[in-house]
Amino acid sequence: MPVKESEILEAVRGDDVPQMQVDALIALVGDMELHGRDRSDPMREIPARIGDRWSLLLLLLLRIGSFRHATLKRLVAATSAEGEISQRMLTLRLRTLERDGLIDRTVTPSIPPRVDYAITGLGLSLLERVESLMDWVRENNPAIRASRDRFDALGED
Amino acid sequence: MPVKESEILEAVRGDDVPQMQVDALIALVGDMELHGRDRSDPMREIPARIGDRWSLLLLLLLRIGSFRHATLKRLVAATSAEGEISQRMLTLRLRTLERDGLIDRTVTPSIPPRVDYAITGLGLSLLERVESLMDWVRENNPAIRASRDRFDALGED
DNA sequence: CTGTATCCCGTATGATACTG
DNA sequence: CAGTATCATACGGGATACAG
Repeated sequence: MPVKESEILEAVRGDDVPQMQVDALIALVGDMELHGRDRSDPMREIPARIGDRWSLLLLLLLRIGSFRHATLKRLVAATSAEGEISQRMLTLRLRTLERDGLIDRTVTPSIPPRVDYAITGLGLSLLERVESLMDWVRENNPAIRASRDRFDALGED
Repeated sequence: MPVKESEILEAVRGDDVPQMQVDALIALVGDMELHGRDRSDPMREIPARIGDRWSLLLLLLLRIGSFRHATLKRLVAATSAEGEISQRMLTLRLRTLERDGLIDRTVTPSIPPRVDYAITGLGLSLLERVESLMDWVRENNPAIRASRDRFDALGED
Protein backbone atom coordinates (compact mmCIF):
# COMPACT_ATOMS: atom_id res chain seq x y z
CA MET A 1 0.00 0.00 0.00
CA PRO A 2 1.35 3.44 -0.94
CA VAL A 3 2.69 5.56 1.88
CA LYS A 4 0.20 8.38 1.37
CA GLU A 5 -2.66 5.91 1.48
CA SER A 6 -1.68 4.55 4.88
CA GLU A 7 -1.21 8.12 6.07
CA ILE A 8 -4.84 8.78 5.20
CA LEU A 9 -6.05 5.69 7.03
CA GLU A 10 -4.02 6.82 10.02
CA ALA A 11 -5.40 10.36 9.76
CA VAL A 12 -9.04 9.34 10.01
CA ARG A 13 -8.59 6.55 12.55
CA GLY A 14 -10.77 7.11 15.57
CA ASP A 15 -13.21 9.25 13.62
CA ASP A 16 -16.22 7.56 12.15
CA VAL A 17 -15.40 8.04 8.48
CA PRO A 18 -17.44 6.11 5.89
CA GLN A 19 -15.48 3.92 3.47
CA MET A 20 -16.75 6.03 0.56
CA GLN A 21 -15.06 9.08 2.00
CA VAL A 22 -11.85 7.20 2.60
CA ASP A 23 -11.88 6.13 -1.04
CA ALA A 24 -12.49 9.71 -2.13
CA LEU A 25 -9.57 10.91 -0.03
CA ILE A 26 -7.30 8.30 -1.57
CA ALA A 27 -8.50 9.32 -5.03
CA LEU A 28 -7.67 12.92 -4.21
CA VAL A 29 -4.09 11.96 -3.52
CA GLY A 30 -3.96 9.58 -6.48
CA ASP A 31 -4.52 12.47 -8.83
CA MET A 32 -1.64 14.59 -7.62
CA GLU A 33 -2.17 17.02 -10.45
CA LEU A 34 -5.40 18.04 -8.81
CA HIS A 35 -3.66 20.25 -6.33
CA GLY A 36 -0.23 20.46 -7.95
CA ARG A 37 3.02 18.62 -7.38
CA ASP A 38 4.94 21.55 -5.96
CA ARG A 39 4.82 25.31 -5.73
CA SER A 40 6.25 25.84 -9.21
CA ASP A 41 3.58 23.63 -10.74
CA PRO A 42 1.26 25.63 -13.03
CA MET A 43 -1.58 24.10 -11.05
CA ARG A 44 -0.40 26.21 -8.13
CA GLU A 45 1.04 29.22 -9.92
CA ILE A 46 -1.79 30.04 -12.30
CA PRO A 47 -4.32 30.44 -9.46
CA ALA A 48 -1.66 32.40 -7.60
CA ARG A 49 -1.38 34.82 -10.55
CA ILE A 50 -5.15 35.23 -10.62
CA GLY A 51 -4.99 36.05 -6.95
CA ASP A 52 -2.06 38.43 -6.98
CA ARG A 53 -2.36 42.16 -7.09
CA TRP A 54 -1.79 42.98 -10.77
CA SER A 55 -1.70 39.99 -13.15
CA LEU A 56 -5.42 39.68 -13.68
CA LEU A 57 -5.88 43.39 -14.33
CA LEU A 58 -3.04 43.30 -16.86
CA LEU A 59 -4.70 40.41 -18.69
CA LEU A 60 -8.03 42.25 -18.68
CA LEU A 61 -6.39 45.33 -20.16
CA LEU A 62 -4.51 43.35 -22.80
CA ARG A 63 -7.70 41.60 -23.82
CA ILE A 64 -8.98 45.00 -24.88
CA GLY A 65 -5.94 45.76 -26.97
CA SER A 66 -2.16 45.63 -27.30
CA PHE A 67 -0.36 48.33 -25.38
CA ARG A 68 3.15 49.61 -24.80
CA HIS A 69 4.93 49.32 -21.47
CA ALA A 70 4.47 52.94 -20.42
CA THR A 71 0.88 53.04 -21.65
CA LEU A 72 0.10 49.94 -19.66
CA LYS A 73 1.52 51.58 -16.56
CA ARG A 74 -0.72 54.61 -17.01
CA LEU A 75 -3.74 52.44 -17.79
CA VAL A 76 -3.27 50.46 -14.60
CA ALA A 77 -3.22 53.70 -12.62
CA ALA A 78 -6.38 54.83 -14.41
CA THR A 79 -8.34 51.59 -14.01
CA SER A 80 -7.17 50.05 -10.76
CA ALA A 81 -8.86 50.87 -7.49
CA GLU A 82 -5.50 50.42 -5.83
CA GLY A 83 -3.54 53.14 -7.53
CA GLU A 84 -0.28 52.86 -9.42
CA ILE A 85 1.84 49.85 -10.16
CA SER A 86 5.56 50.25 -9.64
CA GLN A 87 7.76 49.96 -12.69
CA ARG A 88 9.46 47.03 -11.07
CA MET A 89 6.27 45.05 -10.48
CA LEU A 90 4.95 45.90 -13.93
CA THR A 91 8.05 44.37 -15.49
CA LEU A 92 8.03 41.36 -13.16
CA ARG A 93 4.37 40.53 -13.74
CA LEU A 94 4.62 40.99 -17.49
CA ARG A 95 7.67 38.70 -17.58
CA THR A 96 5.90 35.97 -15.66
CA LEU A 97 2.81 36.20 -17.86
CA GLU A 98 5.05 36.06 -20.93
CA ARG A 99 7.00 33.11 -19.57
CA ASP A 100 3.79 31.15 -19.09
CA GLY A 101 2.70 31.97 -22.64
CA LEU A 102 -0.26 34.08 -21.61
CA ILE A 103 0.99 37.25 -23.30
CA ASP A 104 3.39 38.12 -26.14
CA ARG A 105 6.15 40.69 -26.00
CA THR A 106 7.22 42.39 -29.22
CA VAL A 107 10.32 44.58 -29.34
CA THR A 108 10.70 47.18 -32.06
CA PRO A 109 14.37 48.28 -32.12
CA SER A 110 14.25 52.04 -32.46
CA ILE A 111 15.31 55.08 -30.54
CA PRO A 112 13.65 55.28 -28.18
CA PRO A 113 12.81 51.55 -28.11
CA ARG A 114 9.22 50.38 -28.41
CA VAL A 115 7.85 47.27 -26.71
CA ASP A 116 4.32 46.08 -27.23
CA TYR A 117 2.42 43.54 -25.16
CA ALA A 118 -0.46 41.46 -26.49
CA ILE A 119 -2.60 38.70 -25.08
CA THR A 120 -2.22 35.21 -26.59
CA GLY A 121 -4.83 32.58 -27.41
CA LEU A 122 -3.78 30.78 -24.27
CA GLY A 123 -4.30 33.94 -22.24
CA LEU A 124 -7.71 34.51 -23.79
CA SER A 125 -8.87 30.99 -23.01
CA LEU A 126 -7.69 31.35 -19.43
CA LEU A 127 -9.62 34.61 -19.06
CA GLU A 128 -12.80 32.80 -20.06
CA ARG A 129 -12.51 30.47 -17.09
CA VAL A 130 -11.54 33.29 -14.78
CA GLU A 131 -14.54 35.31 -15.95
CA SER A 132 -16.72 32.45 -14.82
CA LEU A 133 -15.10 32.65 -11.41
CA MET A 134 -15.49 36.44 -11.32
CA ASP A 135 -19.13 36.08 -12.28
CA TRP A 136 -19.58 33.79 -9.31
CA VAL A 137 -18.06 36.35 -6.97
CA ARG A 138 -20.23 39.11 -8.41
CA GLU A 139 -23.36 37.01 -7.97
CA ASN A 140 -22.45 35.91 -4.45
CA ASN A 141 -20.89 39.12 -3.27
CA PRO A 142 -23.96 40.03 -1.17
CA ALA A 143 -24.02 36.59 0.46
CA ILE A 144 -20.32 36.78 1.28
CA ARG A 145 -20.60 40.28 2.71
CA ALA A 146 -23.62 39.25 4.77
CA SER A 147 -21.72 36.28 6.13
CA ARG A 148 -18.80 38.53 7.04
CA ASP A 149 -21.07 40.99 8.81
CA ARG A 150 -22.66 38.20 10.83
CA PHE A 151 -19.27 36.75 11.70
CA ASP A 152 -17.80 40.09 12.71
CA ALA A 153 -20.85 41.02 14.78
CA LEU A 154 -20.40 37.93 16.97
CA GLY A 155 -16.86 38.90 17.87
CA GLU A 156 -17.87 42.28 19.21
CA ASP A 157 -19.44 40.97 22.40
CA MET B 1 -16.41 63.77 -17.53
CA PRO B 2 -15.39 61.45 -14.67
CA VAL B 3 -11.84 61.73 -13.43
CA LYS B 4 -10.95 58.12 -14.27
CA GLU B 5 -12.23 58.59 -17.80
CA SER B 6 -9.97 61.54 -18.51
CA GLU B 7 -7.08 59.59 -16.98
CA ILE B 8 -7.65 56.90 -19.58
CA LEU B 9 -7.71 59.38 -22.42
CA GLU B 10 -4.48 60.81 -21.07
CA ALA B 11 -2.95 57.34 -20.73
CA VAL B 12 -3.39 56.41 -24.37
CA ARG B 13 -2.64 59.80 -25.87
CA GLY B 14 0.15 59.54 -28.40
CA ASP B 15 -0.55 55.89 -29.06
CA ASP B 16 -2.79 55.02 -31.92
CA VAL B 17 -5.67 53.53 -29.95
CA PRO B 18 -8.97 52.86 -31.77
CA GLN B 19 -12.07 54.48 -30.30
CA MET B 20 -13.55 51.04 -29.69
CA GLN B 21 -10.70 50.17 -27.36
CA VAL B 22 -11.00 53.48 -25.55
CA ASP B 23 -14.67 52.73 -24.97
CA ALA B 24 -13.81 49.26 -23.70
CA LEU B 25 -11.27 50.70 -21.28
CA ILE B 26 -13.82 53.17 -19.97
CA ALA B 27 -16.34 50.35 -19.60
CA LEU B 28 -13.77 48.38 -17.62
CA VAL B 29 -13.51 51.22 -15.13
CA GLY B 30 -17.24 51.86 -15.19
CA ASP B 31 -17.85 48.42 -13.75
CA MET B 32 -15.63 48.79 -10.71
CA GLU B 33 -16.78 45.46 -9.39
CA LEU B 34 -15.03 43.80 -12.27
CA HIS B 35 -11.69 44.02 -10.56
CA GLY B 36 -12.81 44.91 -7.07
CA ARG B 37 -13.09 48.16 -5.18
CA ASP B 38 -10.29 47.50 -2.72
CA ARG B 39 -8.21 44.68 -1.32
CA SER B 40 -10.89 43.56 1.13
CA ASP B 41 -13.43 43.26 -1.66
CA PRO B 42 -14.50 39.62 -2.15
CA MET B 43 -13.67 40.15 -5.81
CA ARG B 44 -10.05 40.38 -4.75
CA GLU B 45 -10.00 38.08 -1.74
CA ILE B 46 -11.77 35.04 -3.16
CA PRO B 47 -9.23 34.63 -5.99
CA ALA B 48 -6.52 35.28 -3.41
CA ARG B 49 -7.82 32.35 -1.30
CA ILE B 50 -7.85 30.12 -4.38
CA GLY B 51 -4.26 31.09 -4.98
CA ASP B 52 -2.95 30.75 -1.45
CA ARG B 53 -1.19 27.72 -0.08
CA TRP B 54 -3.94 25.89 1.82
CA SER B 55 -7.49 27.23 1.35
CA LEU B 56 -8.30 25.35 -1.84
CA LEU B 57 -7.01 22.05 -0.48
CA LEU B 58 -9.10 22.52 2.65
CA LEU B 59 -12.21 23.09 0.53
CA LEU B 60 -11.43 20.02 -1.56
CA LEU B 61 -11.09 17.91 1.59
CA LEU B 62 -14.28 19.27 3.12
CA ARG B 63 -16.17 18.54 -0.06
CA ILE B 64 -15.44 14.87 0.58
CA GLY B 65 -16.73 15.00 4.13
CA SER B 66 -16.92 16.88 7.39
CA PHE B 67 -13.83 16.55 9.54
CA ARG B 68 -12.52 17.61 12.90
CA HIS B 69 -9.75 20.11 13.36
CA ALA B 70 -7.03 17.59 14.19
CA THR B 71 -8.19 15.17 11.50
CA LEU B 72 -8.06 17.93 8.95
CA LYS B 73 -4.49 18.71 9.97
CA ARG B 74 -3.46 15.09 9.45
CA LEU B 75 -5.36 14.88 6.16
CA VAL B 76 -3.58 17.94 4.81
CA ALA B 77 -0.25 16.34 5.65
CA ALA B 78 -1.35 13.14 3.94
CA THR B 79 -2.70 14.75 0.76
CA SER B 80 -0.61 17.85 0.17
CA ALA B 81 2.54 17.70 -1.87
CA GLU B 82 3.88 20.44 0.36
CA GLY B 83 3.87 18.67 3.69
CA GLU B 84 2.24 19.79 6.87
CA ILE B 85 0.18 22.84 7.65
CA SER B 86 1.02 24.65 10.85
CA GLN B 87 -1.63 24.78 13.51
CA ARG B 88 -1.62 28.52 13.23
CA MET B 89 -2.31 28.59 9.49
CA LEU B 90 -4.92 25.85 9.74
CA THR B 91 -6.89 27.92 12.21
CA LEU B 92 -6.41 31.15 10.25
CA ARG B 93 -7.48 29.67 6.92
CA LEU B 94 -10.49 27.89 8.45
CA ARG B 95 -11.57 31.11 10.13
CA THR B 96 -11.37 33.08 6.90
CA LEU B 97 -13.29 30.43 4.98
CA GLU B 98 -15.92 30.39 7.73
CA ARG B 99 -16.13 34.18 7.80
CA ASP B 100 -16.86 34.23 4.06
CA GLY B 101 -19.56 31.59 4.50
CA LEU B 102 -17.73 28.90 2.53
CA ILE B 103 -17.55 26.46 5.43
CA ASP B 104 -19.44 25.85 8.67
CA ARG B 105 -17.92 25.37 12.09
CA THR B 106 -19.79 23.30 14.66
CA VAL B 107 -18.66 23.18 18.27
CA THR B 108 -19.66 20.30 20.49
CA PRO B 109 -19.00 21.28 24.10
CA SER B 110 -17.39 18.28 25.72
CA ILE B 111 -14.16 17.35 27.35
CA PRO B 112 -12.06 17.36 25.31
CA PRO B 113 -13.96 19.73 23.00
CA ARG B 114 -14.96 18.65 19.51
CA VAL B 115 -15.13 21.00 16.53
CA ASP B 116 -16.33 19.87 13.13
CA TYR B 117 -15.94 21.68 9.85
CA ALA B 118 -18.24 21.22 6.87
CA ILE B 119 -18.51 22.80 3.47
CA THR B 120 -21.55 24.98 2.74
CA GLY B 121 -23.68 25.30 -0.36
CA LEU B 122 -21.84 28.50 -1.11
CA GLY B 123 -18.50 26.71 -0.84
CA LEU B 124 -19.71 23.91 -3.08
CA SER B 125 -20.86 26.29 -5.78
CA LEU B 126 -17.53 28.11 -5.64
CA LEU B 127 -15.66 24.82 -6.04
CA GLU B 128 -17.56 24.16 -9.26
CA ARG B 129 -16.17 27.30 -10.84
CA VAL B 130 -12.71 26.62 -9.49
CA GLU B 131 -12.82 23.10 -10.89
CA SER B 132 -13.38 24.63 -14.30
CA LEU B 133 -10.26 26.73 -13.80
CA MET B 134 -8.29 23.71 -12.58
CA ASP B 135 -9.43 21.74 -15.59
CA TRP B 136 -8.07 24.48 -17.79
CA VAL B 137 -4.70 24.30 -16.07
CA ARG B 138 -4.61 20.51 -16.37
CA GLU B 139 -5.43 20.72 -20.08
CA ASN B 140 -2.94 23.47 -20.77
CA ASN B 141 -0.21 22.34 -18.42
CA PRO B 142 1.93 21.00 -21.31
CA ALA B 143 1.57 24.25 -23.25
CA ILE B 144 2.53 26.30 -20.22
CA ARG B 145 5.53 24.13 -19.43
CA ALA B 146 6.66 24.25 -23.05
CA SER B 147 6.40 28.03 -23.04
CA ARG B 148 8.45 28.19 -19.84
CA ASP B 149 11.12 25.93 -21.29
CA ARG B 150 11.37 28.08 -24.42
CA PHE B 151 11.54 31.25 -22.34
CA ASP B 152 14.17 29.89 -19.97
CA ALA B 153 16.30 28.52 -22.81
CA LEU B 154 16.63 32.00 -24.34
CA GLY B 155 18.05 33.43 -21.15
CA GLU B 156 20.88 30.93 -21.00
CA ASP B 157 22.90 32.43 -23.87
C1' DC C 1 -8.52 18.55 21.44
C1' DT C 2 -8.77 23.11 19.78
C1' DG C 3 -7.08 26.70 19.83
C1' DT C 4 -4.06 31.54 21.11
C1' DA C 5 0.36 34.20 21.73
C1' DT C 6 5.10 35.20 20.32
C1' DC C 7 8.85 35.42 17.72
C1' DC C 8 11.08 34.64 13.22
C1' DC C 9 11.82 34.19 8.22
C1' DG C 10 11.06 34.39 3.14
C1' DT C 11 8.87 36.41 -0.56
C1' DA C 12 5.81 39.80 -2.78
C1' DT C 13 5.70 44.51 -3.38
C1' DG C 14 7.22 49.33 -3.28
C1' DA C 15 10.58 53.63 -3.74
C1' DT C 16 14.31 55.45 -5.74
C1' DA C 17 18.14 55.86 -8.64
C1' DC C 18 20.61 54.51 -12.64
C1' DT C 19 21.37 52.65 -17.86
C1' DG C 20 21.13 51.41 -23.02
C1' DC D 1 11.12 54.47 -23.51
C1' DA D 2 11.90 50.32 -21.27
C1' DG D 3 13.95 48.55 -18.37
C1' DT D 4 17.72 46.98 -14.15
C1' DA D 5 19.77 47.45 -9.44
C1' DT D 6 19.42 48.39 -4.78
C1' DC D 7 17.44 49.11 -0.56
C1' DA D 8 13.23 49.16 2.33
C1' DT D 9 8.67 47.32 3.88
C1' DA D 10 4.42 44.40 4.55
C1' DC D 11 2.41 40.16 4.93
C1' DG D 12 1.92 35.14 4.47
C1' DG D 13 3.53 31.43 6.70
C1' DG D 14 6.18 28.53 10.19
C1' DA D 15 8.06 27.01 15.02
C1' DT D 16 7.32 26.85 19.54
C1' DA D 17 5.17 27.42 23.84
C1' DC D 18 1.14 27.94 26.42
C1' DA D 19 -4.20 27.79 27.75
C1' DG D 20 -9.23 26.40 28.34
